[in-house]
Amino acid sequence: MTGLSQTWLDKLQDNGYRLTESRRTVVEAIASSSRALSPLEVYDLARSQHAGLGLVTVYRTLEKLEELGLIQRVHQPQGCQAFIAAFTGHQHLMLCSRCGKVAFFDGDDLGPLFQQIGHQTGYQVHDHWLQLFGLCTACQNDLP
Amino acid sequence: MTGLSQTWLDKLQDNGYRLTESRRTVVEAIASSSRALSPLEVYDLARSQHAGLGLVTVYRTLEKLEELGLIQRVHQPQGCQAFIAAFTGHQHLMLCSRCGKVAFFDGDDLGPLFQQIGHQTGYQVHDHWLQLFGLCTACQNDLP
DNA sequence: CTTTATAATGAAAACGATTTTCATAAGAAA
DNA sequence: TTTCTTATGAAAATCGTTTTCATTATAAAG
Repeated sequence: MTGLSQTWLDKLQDNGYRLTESRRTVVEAIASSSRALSPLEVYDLARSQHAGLGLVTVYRTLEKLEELGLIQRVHQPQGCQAFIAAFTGHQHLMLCSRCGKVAFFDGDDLGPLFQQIGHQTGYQVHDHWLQLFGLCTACQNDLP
Repeated sequence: MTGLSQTWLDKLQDNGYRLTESRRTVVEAIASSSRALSPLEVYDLARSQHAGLGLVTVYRTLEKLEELGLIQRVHQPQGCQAFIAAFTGHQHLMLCSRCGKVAFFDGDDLGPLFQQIGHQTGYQVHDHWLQLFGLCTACQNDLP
């Protein structure tokens, strides 16, 4: 059990949701992953800990975790159904295009730049999506 | 018929695809739109020009246009199934969050910045996704 | 440690979007 | 024209996701 899992479980409880075996295993699966997982991947991983888990419950738990801002949806060329832990503040993702490993970085200094682009196009910018793709250290060295 | 439509039709033909009434209307619908359209929206728009058009053909035509790099998928909070014309070079999208109108801007100067972020995270960056959201000029003035 | 109210569960069914199948129609080359 | 082949649309199949509903489990009260 990671510290992150405990934080999420506490948050769920603070918001009036009950702690169940199913939720614990779903939370643990995502909180301990360094790459984005689809609902089906979460289901498969979590079921190794709790065989009776249903896919429906995975969807319902993901919904609540997203609602509480604990996880975020990751957009990728192959699809946009995968989720990963959402870290604090306005962070951006750097994804490994080989193994999927995610690193976070913040774009504090990007705001003014985007405002300026907005100015040029005549738009009033209020949000931005930025994601980088590349090879992580391990994959640069062709490790498994 | 816009000039853009003609270019796309030529490109389809150059790649061995036949020009049909159905393809012409689908191409025209997307090429003349200033906002991203879902397959169903394309279907509805195009059917006003060619009543017999089938939704299946819309999907198949979108597939070919995307394969030829003439259109691109647009990722939005509500979903990621919408398409819009893909302009030349490495351009980014600026979307109006009220009316959906899209403006393009290029991020020539962003490359070095992203390389640097990659450096910090240990990743070797080879691609990036950037999208801005805001209000277009008309929507800032609350026009319909 | 019960009892109790209510939220959460999983199986099955429903759903909506997308893809496949297939017989027919249309494009383009000869 | 004729002929070959691609493209079409209707229907069926498929996939991911959501809803329904009877049952189970959590957590609060006694």
